[in-house]
Amino acid sequence: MYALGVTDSPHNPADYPPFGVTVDLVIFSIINKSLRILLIQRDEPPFLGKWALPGGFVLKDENLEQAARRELAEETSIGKEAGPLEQLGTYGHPDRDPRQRVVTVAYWGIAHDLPEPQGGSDARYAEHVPVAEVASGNIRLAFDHNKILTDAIRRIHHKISYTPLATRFCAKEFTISELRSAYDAIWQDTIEFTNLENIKPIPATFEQPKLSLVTPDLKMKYQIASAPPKVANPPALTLAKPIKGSDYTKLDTGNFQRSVLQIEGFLQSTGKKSSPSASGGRPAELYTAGDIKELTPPIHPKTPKPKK
Amino acid sequence: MYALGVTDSPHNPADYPPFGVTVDLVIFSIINKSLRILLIQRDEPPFLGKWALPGGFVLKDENLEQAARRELAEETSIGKEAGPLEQLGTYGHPDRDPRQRVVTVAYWGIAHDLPEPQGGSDARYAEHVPVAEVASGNIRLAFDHNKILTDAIRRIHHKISYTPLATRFCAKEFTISELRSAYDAIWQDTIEFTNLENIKPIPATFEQPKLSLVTPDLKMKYQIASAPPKVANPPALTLAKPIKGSDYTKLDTGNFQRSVLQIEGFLQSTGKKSSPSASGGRPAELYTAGDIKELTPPIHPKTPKPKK
DNA sequence: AAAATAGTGTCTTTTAGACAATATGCG
DNA sequence: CGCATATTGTCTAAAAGACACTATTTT
Repeated sequence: MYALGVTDSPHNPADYPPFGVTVDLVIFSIINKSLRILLIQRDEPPFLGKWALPGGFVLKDENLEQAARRELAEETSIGKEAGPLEQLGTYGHPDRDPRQRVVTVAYWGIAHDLPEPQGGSDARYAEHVPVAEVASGNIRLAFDHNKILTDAIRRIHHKISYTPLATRFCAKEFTISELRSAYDAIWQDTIEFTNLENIKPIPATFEQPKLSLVTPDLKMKYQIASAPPKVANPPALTLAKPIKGSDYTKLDTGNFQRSVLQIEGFLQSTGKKSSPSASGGRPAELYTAGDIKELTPPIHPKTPKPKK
Repeated sequence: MYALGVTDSPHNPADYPPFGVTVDLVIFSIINKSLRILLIQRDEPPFLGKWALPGGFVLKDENLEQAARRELAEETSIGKEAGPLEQLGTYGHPDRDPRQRVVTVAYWGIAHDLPEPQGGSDARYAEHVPVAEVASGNIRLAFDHNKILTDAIRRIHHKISYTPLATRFCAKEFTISELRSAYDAIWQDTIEFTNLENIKPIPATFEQPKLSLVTPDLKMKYQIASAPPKVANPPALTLAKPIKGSDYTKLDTGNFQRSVLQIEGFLQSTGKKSSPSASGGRPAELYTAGDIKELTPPIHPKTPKPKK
């Protein structure tokens, strides 16, 4: 920028294009054995009334991660319940936001035992939507959020196999079955994403809202398709339909048990036992998550033997 | 931001803090069997005279990745020789740049057969510095680039084990030995980074340059320690010292051969044979990289059996 | 007792790793 | 030939996976 030897050319920020910087969040959870993500319904243009990832602008003296936590709390009333956040990637196509040049830094996290999310200060709706719904094309997200979500799904699919992250879906104390069920739910709902571009991004063009803030058809469609609206503890039904063509087969209980117990530092026994569920069964031992960062060896989904 | 029901509040970019957005690049290569990264020497404040990752500001209508490629070419004259670039992460601490609020998006890539890098338009120096040098604390980078580099090293260490990326260090046609040698070099030089914070970041405070543009001591130190300056094909000596305490043991030739050949789609035979090196030996078959994206099963470094 | 879930044992097949043996070039 | 490197073979130990069996609860 400066010629060699020029010693004192002060940097002038005005020489460089100003960007808006935002954060967006992909918060996973498991409800009714289906993997879900937290979505809000936008109440301002552009994409008014569309589903979107929670997020917003980074403030002047704020860390990126701080901004992510703040926006999450503001828009969904979810605080520490979402565990540690991890960066997913940054999306900065010049046309991704019609209002101004914006790059967004996406974070993802895992939450257990969420409070029923409230609309935030802006009275938006926030819900835990099954990823299967988004995958099936029933729901299209604002901006390039479909792309972000796809990347997040791939990331979690991959990462739970070699890290202890699956424990984050469980309560502080959990049984091995609960952990196995988390693996099954995640792999069941994400295995389709590992290779394909199953989610078509919504065009990133400016789109004028059509109707009222909350489009009732969208809202209704989603509820019918997936989430029971106001039941505190929804019935143990799996409402989300399995993705067509998903040939995931559940993990073997016995082998899983042996696998996780032999990974040193993965699970920590508490000595306590769980009370069996209503349907009976032998009480299971309760564990807490250990302190390792990586699973050696990793845990893999069963690979369906193809051709040959 | 807007009250519920307010339909027409136009977005005003001035309401949000303006950021500078930059890209930084971590370009890996292997020279003399040592893993290296491309560094430049800064010729403007802050951190004038310090080593830094190549990078710079994103322009108004530019993709992030486009910006990365442009900056790489401008500062180091390296173009397509660096293969595909992949995002590493984004760094946006409020104090990371003393000039203005800046977030930087880091990319990384792998290059083979680099041209001897020239100083760019700004007459900076650019060199392929052994990561061992940076790891040992001999070289401290500008801004938070030590942190970025550490993250990149961890990423590549991990990622070559389950992707075919190691082939990118090789020529278009390569022997299995050359590929194995790439794995050995990478793991040899990165295995220390997998768990620890071995690189201390330089404080992110503004630091006034001490002397001339290119501090000769730094330059000299680096050359002595690692890179032969102007030899086109440096002697087959390993000049970079192995990191102390690195207990990496090389891969078994026979087992490696079998492993890579059984991974379907990893290597594609050309039928041709290489001519043996000056030291003799049976000519090896030449392969090209196949088209898979993931290695199943992955290739692992030998895990040193600890305690027990 | 029957059903349901947790946990253990056992057997078979596959894979990983150490290392020996052979192949093919060079001087 | 003797050396160096490539490639294949062999044997052993460990891991993965299928699946049967036992244990402990509820109805």
